[in-house]
Amino acid sequence: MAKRKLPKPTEGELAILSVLWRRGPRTVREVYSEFNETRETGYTTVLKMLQIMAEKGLVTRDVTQKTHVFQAALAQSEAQRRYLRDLLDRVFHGSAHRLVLQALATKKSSPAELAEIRQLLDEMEKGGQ
Amino acid sequence: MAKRKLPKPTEGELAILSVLWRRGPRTVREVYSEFNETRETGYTTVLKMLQIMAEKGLVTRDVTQKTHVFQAALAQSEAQRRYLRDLLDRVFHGSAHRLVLQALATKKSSPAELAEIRQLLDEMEKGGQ
DNA sequence: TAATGTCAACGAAATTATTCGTAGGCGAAG
DNA sequence: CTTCGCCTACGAATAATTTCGTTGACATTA
Repeated sequence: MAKRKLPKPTEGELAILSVLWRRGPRTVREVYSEFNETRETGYTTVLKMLQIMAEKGLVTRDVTQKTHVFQAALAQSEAQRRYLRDLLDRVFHGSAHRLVLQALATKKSSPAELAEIRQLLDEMEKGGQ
Repeated sequence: MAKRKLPKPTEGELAILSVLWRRGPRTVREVYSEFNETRETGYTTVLKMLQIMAEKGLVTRDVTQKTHVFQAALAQSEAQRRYLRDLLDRVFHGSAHRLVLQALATKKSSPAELAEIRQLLDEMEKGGQ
């Protein structure tokens, strides 16, 4: 049973996935509460989105209880890979370097994080050609 | 005359902006040719999009000639800032550090670019705080 | 048992985005 | 002048996405 490629989530779907990534498996109501703090949406709207996402395979649902529990099927890391690639191509014209600079400027990182990045740079300069 | 905030471009609009950013001011036909290499779209579709984008203020048009010339009104750098912010919040859960690692892994940078990044790191560690 | 509350399903409406057919203007070529 | 080609404008069709009203199931409680 090969895992077929999941479709690209729409904006709304991504917002829901974001909740599931942050919080882990959640019921519709739980997602709704979280979601609602940002957007103004009804309960059934969220439910419907989750239903559609389940059809698409973006989430899985546990139906053993009366109250279903949804879980992200698209891994956050996979989404990160895809969206980054996308952003790179579409907005940064392929310049990873520019993107990195922008990212670093956007949000201060901790010294530890900076160190980790520096280390990755070292590895890339050494091994990477 | 304050410059009001430009709306977020749709996917299609972004694709068109991308052409204008890369190539500079262009006529409809020119945008169309470029655009068409990737997507399958008709000439009038591109024209219509440019018209809508002009209404929204995403592009400006020079009408002095019969053949109008369009130009991006949303600067690429501004778009980069916004979309990066967006990606950070929505997919990377605010972790710039993680995003940077992913970006570096996605596409090899030249030694010069790596050096530039390294320099920025230095500045951030020194002055930052 | 009846009233109340929560839930999933479903279908349709509303909204937003994309696509393109058609028409009229204008200039160059014949 | 007529035809042809390229241009913009416009309006409407189509498609994709988001929203939610309503219904019936089930359980809890009065």
